[in-house]
Amino acid sequence: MDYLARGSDILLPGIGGDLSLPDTLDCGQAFRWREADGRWRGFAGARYLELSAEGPDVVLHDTPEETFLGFWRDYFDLDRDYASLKRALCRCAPLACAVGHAPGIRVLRQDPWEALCTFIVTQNNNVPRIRGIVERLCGLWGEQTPRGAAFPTPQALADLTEADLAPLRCGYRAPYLLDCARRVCDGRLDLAAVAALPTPQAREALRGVRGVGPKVAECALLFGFGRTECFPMDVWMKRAMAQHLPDGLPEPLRPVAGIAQQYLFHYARTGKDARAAG
DNA sequence: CGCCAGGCTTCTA
DNA sequence: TAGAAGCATGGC
Repeated sequence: MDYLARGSDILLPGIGGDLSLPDTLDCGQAFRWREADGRWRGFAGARYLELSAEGPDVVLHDTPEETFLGFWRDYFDLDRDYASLKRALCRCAPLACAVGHAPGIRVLRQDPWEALCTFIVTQNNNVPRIRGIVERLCGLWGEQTPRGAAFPTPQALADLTEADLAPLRCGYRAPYLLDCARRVCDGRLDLAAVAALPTPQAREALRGVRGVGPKVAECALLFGFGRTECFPMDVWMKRAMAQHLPDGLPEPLRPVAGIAQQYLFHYARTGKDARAAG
């Protein structure tokens, strides 16, 4: 990983081709990033960050080197060789289309608790509304800072009631979020322990939470636990797979299936033949 | 307005 | 064990 400190900023020289801010921060894997005047602002957990692109470089503004190395480096998975990874994906023609559509996507390594809650909210829901719900969740129960609200802790949600969650307007998912928070708080779901489990057992553990089925568990594992072999299949992915990869992914790509999935998901939702198909 | 959305739980046969 | 109904809410 190549970086340099420039004043109070961190510069990632020449990374643009493998880290596009709109591709990565607005492709439906994280819901708390917003762009205004060329600058992306958002939270990961309780950490605030502003980023911008300068030609082929990406700048992390006002970021101590220690914070960069200790947190954002992992969040953006900067030690993964995306150039090489994408070359492997593109040997499969249908994937080459998806990668070509948004080659700057990276799969973020998000916080397990935040990812689990967020993807509980996503079930049978649409991306614009998910954004609103997640934002209200933070505004109502996250720690408030001058820059915005952090993602709520499990403790902040565990003692609430369904009635308390009414202003969140998340519908029938409210009891799911409460069950999740309560399980994490009282130790029935130990996320640190889950992180150490082999994927099949981790999957089973997450599915103990009400409202966490195969799809949500797969998303939590991919986006929150860095399990790149996990492959969430939502309605968009089912369409994309039927159309482009009816025989499934080539076997050698299975360890990074989840990353391939994110290119395909974004392509299915925003690609050219996406709206033509209706 | 009607269909659908990064699905899941529950009911039914 | 498989298949369908019911579910809150709102984007389009």
